[in-house]
Amino acid sequence: MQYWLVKQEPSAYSWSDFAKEGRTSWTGVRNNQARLNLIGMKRGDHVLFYHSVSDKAVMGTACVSRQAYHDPTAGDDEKWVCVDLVAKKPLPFPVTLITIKNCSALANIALMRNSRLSVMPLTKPEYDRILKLGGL
DNA sequence: GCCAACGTTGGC
DNA sequence: GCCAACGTTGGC
Repeated sequence: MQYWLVKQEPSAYSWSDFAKEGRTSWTGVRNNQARLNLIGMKRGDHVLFYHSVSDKAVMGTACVSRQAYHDPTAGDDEKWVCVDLVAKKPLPFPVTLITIKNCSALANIALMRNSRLSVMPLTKPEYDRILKLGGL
């Protein structure tokens, strides 16, 4: 079982959009490091959903329902992949970037080191810590 | 193969 | 709105 964090601008696709639909295909990733992380995702892995830009907070949890397959939005370019995600629970208290920065146990997550990466792995302790900070 | 120029992302 | 960080492109 692995743990991940995915990032999206809420103006493009928000947690509330995701929660309403219940599931989504995580398409449009066009960065190689993020692509490799998508390929590493297995069905049932735990995922956190982060709002970049305006909210800058982890909003809720999800899980992987289908592992990496060809991203249909990439046309004939076979390189790019997507996964399917199912929405789970909203965090009672969204965990802001400031909170994450102030937590020494989360100092090494990729969000801190490379703010532009849109799909990143977490360790189980990091994942658990964010859930706890979020009130789950 | 190097690197300057450019475009994009995202925090502030 | 600005700018730092990063990735990509293209001239040489």
